[in-house]
Amino acid sequence: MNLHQFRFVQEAVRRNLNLTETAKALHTSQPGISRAILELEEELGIDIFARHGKRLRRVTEPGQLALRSIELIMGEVANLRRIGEEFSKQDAGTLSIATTHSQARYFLPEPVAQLRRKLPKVQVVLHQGTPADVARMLLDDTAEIGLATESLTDVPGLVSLPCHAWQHVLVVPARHRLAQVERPTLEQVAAEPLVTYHPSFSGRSRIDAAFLRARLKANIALEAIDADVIKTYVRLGMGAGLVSELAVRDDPVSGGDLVARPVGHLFGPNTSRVAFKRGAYLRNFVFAFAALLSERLTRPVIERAIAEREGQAQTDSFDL
Amino acid sequence: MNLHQFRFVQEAVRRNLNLTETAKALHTSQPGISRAILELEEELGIDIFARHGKRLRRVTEPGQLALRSIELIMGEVANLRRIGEEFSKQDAGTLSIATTHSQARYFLPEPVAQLRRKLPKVQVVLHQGTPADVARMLLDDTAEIGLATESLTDVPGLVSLPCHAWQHVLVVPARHRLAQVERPTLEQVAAEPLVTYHPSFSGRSRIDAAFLRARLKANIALEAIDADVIKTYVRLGMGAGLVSELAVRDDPVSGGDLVARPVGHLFGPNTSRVAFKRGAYLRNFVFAFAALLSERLTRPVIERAIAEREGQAQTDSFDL
DNA sequence: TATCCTTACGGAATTCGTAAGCATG
DNA sequence: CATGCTTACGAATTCCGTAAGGATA
Repeated sequence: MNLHQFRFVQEAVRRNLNLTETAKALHTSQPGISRAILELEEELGIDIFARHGKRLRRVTEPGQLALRSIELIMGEVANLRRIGEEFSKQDAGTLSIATTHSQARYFLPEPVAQLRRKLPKVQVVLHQGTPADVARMLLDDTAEIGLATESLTDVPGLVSLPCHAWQHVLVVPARHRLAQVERPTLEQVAAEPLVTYHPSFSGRSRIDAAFLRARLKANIALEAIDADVIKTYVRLGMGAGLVSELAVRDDPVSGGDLVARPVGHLFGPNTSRVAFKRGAYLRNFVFAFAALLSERLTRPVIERAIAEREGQAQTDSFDL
Repeated sequence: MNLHQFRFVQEAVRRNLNLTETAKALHTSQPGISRAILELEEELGIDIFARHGKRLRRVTEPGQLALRSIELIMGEVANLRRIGEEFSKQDAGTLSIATTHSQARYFLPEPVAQLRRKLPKVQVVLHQGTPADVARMLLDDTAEIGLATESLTDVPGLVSLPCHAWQHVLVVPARHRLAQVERPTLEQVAAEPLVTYHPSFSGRSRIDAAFLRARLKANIALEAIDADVIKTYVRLGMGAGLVSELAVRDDPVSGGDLVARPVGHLFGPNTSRVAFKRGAYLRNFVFAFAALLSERLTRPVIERAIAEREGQAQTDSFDL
């Protein structure tokens, strides 16, 4: 029994039981993977994978259980590595952040810059993706802190904590008829062709929910994953944009051609959340970074959340 | 990084940082241990052990943290092995029980026999020792279920559940003056030279506490770890014996030479507890055995207890 | 037939034990 | 000087990649 075998099994499951792919992903030979897994199964006395002839079909029942243990072990090995880093390089190392475009582009620049100023030896790597990608990257230890608006809650194996609140803004060209309206109604917005986020991003679900509640049908002209793209199409006159207020913070008018109107009263407040893998060991600078994201994210708050078992308890005890 | 290194570090700590002993215990060469640990420290970039010249002195601060991870990993590896056993040999395997003499001699024979009748392919191994030994054997995966009267509560890393209640009995020769007394008082008992358990065994602490409370000084003539020895000396006239009622269940008189009197009213009720390692994976037959120890020890009760985090919650929700 | 897992085999790297070296108490 | 950790070295083993075999879809 050894750690290689564990890694192979784990990766094989992630790659949908395709050992050829697994071998490529781990930069080794396919027979090596095959042999290692076979040997592990031999030693444990169980089939982890059910085979159909020479193909892997599915994970067996004992395999499921074994996998849980393997995941726990490999997670702890990752912790061990981080413990090593933490103590060997004092306040140095690599901070891997998994996040969405919106956060990376509009929210993270400042805290990241602050972190670099405070701890210059920390290297920051941003991994962009969908909220689902963010969750996955946390779970497989690609990243050690995640940030997104939606759906990080309720991912088993993760803990999430509220980070900051924001609302949507309506963005229209300066000469647009809604540019004069201080506080647009949902009907007025519904009347326009809309340019906004993809369904899995940045509070899009809130938008859909609001229209549904009011029994209005939104006319979505275009969906994009980032506000820069959305603003570009709004400038072209494709419709009214709905983006996060963060995306217009610095250039609400950007040359005077666009006008932004807060519409939190229509779609409600949104909350960005930071997430960690449950049971993870976090290095000093991770706590330092979290504190820069929100003053509420103090070390004890995070430690308590991470140490909790599945059911999250008083995690959200503070509101934003 | 590999599992051997983890095992070596763990064992080295258990053997008080003596690598020579560690090597012997693990049936390998001492330089092998030394090298493996050095390599692990090298890879992690930390010193796990603080050295004084060429001797290991103590565990460093990062070493403490690393050790926690290592313990978790090795515990889960043990679980993995058990998962293998569980599924490969249906209802077969080895059940290792850690317990004290009293339990092994007077309480366990019946449930063990029942288990063997029910699941003949399960092999039972009894590991006897002090309650502290029992705790240790559970923690280092020598045994997977523990049974003792005292001190299994409050061992970090273990969960314990009440198993059965019992009281002490006073044992005297048939011609002894107390043989006629149906319900002896504490004063009467204190007047006799006493033969009873060693301080760490079978409710001895309750005995001491009762005398202390009554400001009586007990005259302990002899201490032993098991009731058989105690009864032997009582027969020789060395004094009155105080043993568990279990020890006189079958032969209260054993040839008519000894008389037993319940003295629960003097020393209070005692509770034997079963214990498991927190987070352990238990095979089917372990649950089956637990159910034979007490009908209250059902699978869901045990599973809930084992899954709990440190602070035990409703563990003791039932009384005996 | 294309994909994909297992088996076979051989060279290379690793492992591990014995022996020697050296520091502590 | 006795104990105990580290370094040196060499034999044996294990590891791992390429090539071939066989099964599925």
